[in-house]
Amino acid sequence: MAISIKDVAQRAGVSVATVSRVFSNGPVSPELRERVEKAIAATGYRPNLSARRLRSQHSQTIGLMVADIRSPFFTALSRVVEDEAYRSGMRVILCNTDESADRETMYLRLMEEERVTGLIWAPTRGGLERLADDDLPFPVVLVDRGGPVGRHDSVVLDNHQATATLVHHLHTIGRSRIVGLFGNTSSTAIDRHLGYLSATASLGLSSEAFFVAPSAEAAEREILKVFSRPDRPDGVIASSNLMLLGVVKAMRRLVLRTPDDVAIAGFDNETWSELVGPGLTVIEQPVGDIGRMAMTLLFDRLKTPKAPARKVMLSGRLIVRGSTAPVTGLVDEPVD
Amino acid sequence: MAISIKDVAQRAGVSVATVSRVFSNGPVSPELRERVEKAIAATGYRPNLSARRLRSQHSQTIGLMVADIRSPFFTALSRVVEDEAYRSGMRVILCNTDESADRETMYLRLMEEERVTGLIWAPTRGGLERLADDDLPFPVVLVDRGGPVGRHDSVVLDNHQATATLVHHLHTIGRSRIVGLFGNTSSTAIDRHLGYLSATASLGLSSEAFFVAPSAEAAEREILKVFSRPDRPDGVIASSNLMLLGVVKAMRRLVLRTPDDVAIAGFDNETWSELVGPGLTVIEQPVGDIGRMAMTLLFDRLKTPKAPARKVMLSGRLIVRGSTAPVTGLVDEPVD
DNA sequence: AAAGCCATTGAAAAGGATTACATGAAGCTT
DNA sequence: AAGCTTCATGTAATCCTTTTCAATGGCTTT
Repeated sequence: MAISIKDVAQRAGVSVATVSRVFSNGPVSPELRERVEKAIAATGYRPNLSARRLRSQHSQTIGLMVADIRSPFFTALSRVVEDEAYRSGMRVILCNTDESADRETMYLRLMEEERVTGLIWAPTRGGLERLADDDLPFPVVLVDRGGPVGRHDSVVLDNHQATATLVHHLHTIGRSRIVGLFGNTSSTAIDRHLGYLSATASLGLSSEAFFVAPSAEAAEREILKVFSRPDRPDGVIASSNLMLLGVVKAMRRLVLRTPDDVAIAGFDNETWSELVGPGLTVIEQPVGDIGRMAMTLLFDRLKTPKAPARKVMLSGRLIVRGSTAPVTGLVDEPVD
Repeated sequence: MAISIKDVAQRAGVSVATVSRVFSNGPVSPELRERVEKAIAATGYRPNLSARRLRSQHSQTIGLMVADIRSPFFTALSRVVEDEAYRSGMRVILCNTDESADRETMYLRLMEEERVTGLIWAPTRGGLERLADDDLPFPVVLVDRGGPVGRHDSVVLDNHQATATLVHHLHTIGRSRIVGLFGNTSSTAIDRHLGYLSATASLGLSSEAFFVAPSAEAAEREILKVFSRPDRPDGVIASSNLMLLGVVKAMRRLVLRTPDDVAIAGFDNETWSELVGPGLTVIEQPVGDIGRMAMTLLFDRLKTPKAPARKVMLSGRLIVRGSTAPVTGLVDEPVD
């Protein structure tokens, strides 16, 4: 049987309460404290966190539910959240929903059983709807996918603005037939679609949007289909990192040149973004800030459960690279 | 106060023991079982996992310690491990050590406090050494970084073989001055270095190895330095994904063409590997198999604690892409 | 019909910590 | 010097389950 607080107490010649107080920095005389610490070292005692959680009614655990940890944005997010959590002595339970509402339900139940202190969640659209009705016994902070300001705090990119920025940028370099490719599972895609629509409209450009599963393969297939038609687009905006890669692949298959034939741009900056093709133009999300803000919102919420819900929008940063470089030599340059 | 098993028992008119038995599929008459299930549904009762763990002395939790979840190999590994764990009703605690021995120590202590069932660990070299002495109260399976067959099970790529494959491949396309770039924290790098040495030696090639921090930046700096000398190499092997990206960046900075001037190759296949430059030649690790095998070893170990340690080596797959294409037109083609 | 057996069920202990409350000693006030 | 406060410490209750053990009642067996 493992060493318990009792063994330490016995060895140090004190009560278990005193040992406990040593751990929680309670009032203990220096002399006893030292004896206890010696006993801890000698026995190699480790407090049992399950027992501590049970008694103190504090799980010191937060849940993190995302679609897939392998998606670069979520990878980075999880790292930030874990760092912040450990810094405050908390644990993280990570769940991959694979965009499935069933798995979301299953994991929500798990969160309840773990008695998590709070949940940071990038919900599917279905999950978001359910959240409006169901009452969860812990605070929830939505990330990446927010919806309108509801009962829950959220922190998201200003997707509308960011997508509009991309459209304007493509317009600036002379593109007029810009199509948009969006995921079909998240609310993020909806926001980006709206930004795309309003920007193309305000510029008097035609618009055409496609919704597919948020994967490189689906994106590639869709783009191949779109480009098999006459009257090809001269610009593509993809609403996620993986989809952008699918677009690049499709361009290769079609032997189209970037940016000469088609300019492409998308979301999320990665180490390799500058190395793919001529470099990918992307909106960089402040993922560090997003993660830290989510934790801040969560901790604030724990302090003031009744405060009104907050929705924090952070702006992305446009990083221009070769995939949207102005085409030179082929067309007449404007003279200023 | 949350609903406990007592409330359910009271509502169903049974004892708490019976409710507990319903959850564990113990012997309960169909009639009572139904009454209990109704009460559970009515109250929205969720078992308290801390209490369950405390009493049953089963944490149903495994630890996963890696250098950084953002490193693509570890991202993929964590996903596999989590999937496997959840399928067996277990939880995963993820820790990022950032290659720091201090953090490893800290997290090992955490693992003990959590009373983890087992640990899957990609240790630093320092951690590996300590592991040889210290006794941990739970089984450990080493992944990615194994060392010699010691007291612990491990599952690793056949790094020696894999690196030799890369050297032979570069030799096949006519490269003779191949340098190797290796990380300076992991045992993996050592194994790869050895494979590199023995392959170059057996081919009668010169060899030159560099050890740097396992990041894109460090790799880029080192390569810039190496290539500032006269008598440039015509081939580079990088021992990780991130370092390979650093090499590509360096080539861009130096305006060297790949593969014409320098052929480059490395480890780990990602979605974007084929899209960087002319496509990156890499050794693909069977990360799914590695993760599943680690779980299998762990579960086996729990069943038979005394069985001798096993070291499983899996072989990588060479994926040839443009970064090591034979150069045509510049040199005379051999005639067959 | 008595004895033995099996399947259900409940009462109570146990798991390892935290914490409310009681206690006792020391220091302070007046 | 009596009484009051303060501080360190110990005792015991408590958190919520699982699990052991005993009890019950219905059957079968002889």
